[in-house]
Amino acid sequence: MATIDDVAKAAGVSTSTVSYVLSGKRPISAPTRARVERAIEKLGYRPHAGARALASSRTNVIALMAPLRVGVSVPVIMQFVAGVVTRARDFDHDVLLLTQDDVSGLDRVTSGSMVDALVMMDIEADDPRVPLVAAAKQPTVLIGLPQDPEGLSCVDLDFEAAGRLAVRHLVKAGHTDVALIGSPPEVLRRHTSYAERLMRGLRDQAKSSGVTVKVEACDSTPAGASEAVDTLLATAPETTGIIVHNEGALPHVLARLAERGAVVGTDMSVVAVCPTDVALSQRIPMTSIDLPAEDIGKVAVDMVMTRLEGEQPSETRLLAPVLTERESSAYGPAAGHD
Amino acid sequence: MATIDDVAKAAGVSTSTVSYVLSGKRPISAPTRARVERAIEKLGYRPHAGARALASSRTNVIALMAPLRVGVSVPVIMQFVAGVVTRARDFDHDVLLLTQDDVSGLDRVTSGSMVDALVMMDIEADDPRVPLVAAAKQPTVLIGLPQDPEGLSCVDLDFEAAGRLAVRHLVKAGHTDVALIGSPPEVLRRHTSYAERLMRGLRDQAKSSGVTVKVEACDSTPAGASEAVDTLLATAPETTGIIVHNEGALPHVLARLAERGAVVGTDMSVVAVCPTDVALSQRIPMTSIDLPAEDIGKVAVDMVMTRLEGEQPSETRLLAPVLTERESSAYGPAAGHD
DNA sequence: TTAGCGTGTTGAAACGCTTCGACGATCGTG
DNA sequence: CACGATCGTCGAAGCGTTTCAACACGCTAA
Repeated sequence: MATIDDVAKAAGVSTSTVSYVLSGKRPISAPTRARVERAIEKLGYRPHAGARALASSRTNVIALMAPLRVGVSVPVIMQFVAGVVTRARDFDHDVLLLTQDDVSGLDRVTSGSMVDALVMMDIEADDPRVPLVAAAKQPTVLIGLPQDPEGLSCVDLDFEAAGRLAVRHLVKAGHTDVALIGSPPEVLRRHTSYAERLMRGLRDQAKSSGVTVKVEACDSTPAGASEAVDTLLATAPETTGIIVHNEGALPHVLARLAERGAVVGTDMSVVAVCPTDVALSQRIPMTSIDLPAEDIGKVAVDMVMTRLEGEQPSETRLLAPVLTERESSAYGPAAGHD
Repeated sequence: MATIDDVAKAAGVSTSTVSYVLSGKRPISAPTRARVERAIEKLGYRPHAGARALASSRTNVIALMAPLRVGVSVPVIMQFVAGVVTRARDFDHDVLLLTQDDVSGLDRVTSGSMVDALVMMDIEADDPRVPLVAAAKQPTVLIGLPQDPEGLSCVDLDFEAAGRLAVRHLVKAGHTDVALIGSPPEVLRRHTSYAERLMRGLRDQAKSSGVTVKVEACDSTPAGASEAVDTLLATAPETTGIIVHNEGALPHVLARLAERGAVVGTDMSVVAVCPTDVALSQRIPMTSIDLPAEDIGKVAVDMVMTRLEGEQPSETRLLAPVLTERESSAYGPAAGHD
């Protein structure tokens, strides 16, 4: 492999000049720059990442900690990851992938100066990783909200607003008894905050709109979905509007409703909280509040990059939810069917 | 951050001694080792990854190129990735994630000495990346098979054997007219070899077993699945055994069959080729040939690590398919219903 | 007694880059 | 015309490791 010295020699300049051509940190005359660039081209020169990291204490790599296992819906994770990776490339950075459970990995990449910054997904209310990254010298952005975001930067969908929005949509359509089919019990037990935030918004809006709201946890399996539907319709048979916030269960919820003879979009309005592509790949196109996972990933990278240049105060960004009406929701019992 | 010199000073030894304690490449007496280890502990010392890479030309990072976009089924990708990342950790390596379309990324991480080795997923028959990695100095393992695997190491499920196995299973159960509902047309157009290999096995076995086999491409959408089922049953109404190799479409295929009044597991036998968890999360537990994505990822890492120590000849490993009988397949028309 | 060996440790030379301070040349300004 | 800026370039000092050659020491074998 050619080194920077080889390039310098070939171009008839000093090493530092080559470096400055590459980094643009000092002015270089056009002819010199041209000679250097030609030499780089000819030799196929690439700076050695390690040497660069050593000299500059910048690796141009960011760490992304993602839950590669069960729990959160897989397509959502992939979209986050895709967003992070592509946006990182826009900033000339690569992405080192860590698994959620590899807590020691945080220290490894952090203290070992392997990365310039961190993005962590799927933050729980009382996440053990939060104190670790707070102590690290690298800037960090969390996707999701911990209990106490003090001093940390976070980004997420505004689930509370999403909850309100979903209820308002159903209320406006004339529904007076709505329900949530939500996350699996184990997610709730972990106090993953998005579930709780959605519920808070839901209940707030239900209260102020004067409608009832029933909440069912739901395993992401056919059996779990059936059970949730059955329990719901047994204990709250007057329900005509359902919000589903559980992608894995969504198809099975719809299947179960169909089995029970409820026509979604007519007898029963269903609003999903999920990525748009998931909403569109159900048996009928779902009215949904988009979970813009890829965007969130991109915003996370933007935030982390901002913090990489110059000190920025920590901030929390909650993306406004957008509801798109499709065929799964319709006018309810109390509405004028115009 | 403490450096190796700080540690050496604190332990009263030379720098090199600390290095040898860390690497174990030279014998160190027990007392010295203990002193050094205590100093490391006390100072919270971590070697600087860049410095290490520079001096040793080893980064302890491998690159993983994954299709973060559409096409291949998302859960499968995640499982590959999880397998690669966890196994890499067993070898004390981290994983740098590249997207499939970032072809220039190959050169970047390769020539820039960012990684020790490469794993690439979702290889197409005539993949533009293959010549690039063949030229790289880092060992590479491909997940999937290119047209000409000469000199490259590959690992994949033995899809040809899987095709044969699926047909044999159906034939043994008495079916004489079987069909494949396969990958989306665009996957076939890209000549992703697994689709073609499966079909080859299918046809071979059908021929030697004397049964007919009809093949339908299928989009991974509700509409695509319905269309595939309808076309199939219109052009080959005698079909009683279906092999589905398209996870995205699988639930919709089952739904469409149900709509048409075909009872899967009784009127119609269905064998899926997909990860076990997908097979289990359908409306009924599917007889399936497992796609052991996580295992394949692990094997890929094993192979790449073997090549990292000492020159190994290139090799191709095809994992034997395993069929698990569940409730979606049953005895067909020609069988003795015992 | 001495040559030779293995063990444990050291010093110093890389590894390939960035960046600081310095310096000559060119420029505008009073 | 002299002065200080500004511009373009250079040399050299790091950055934090690994690893090689060398050496001191205590043994064993001849």
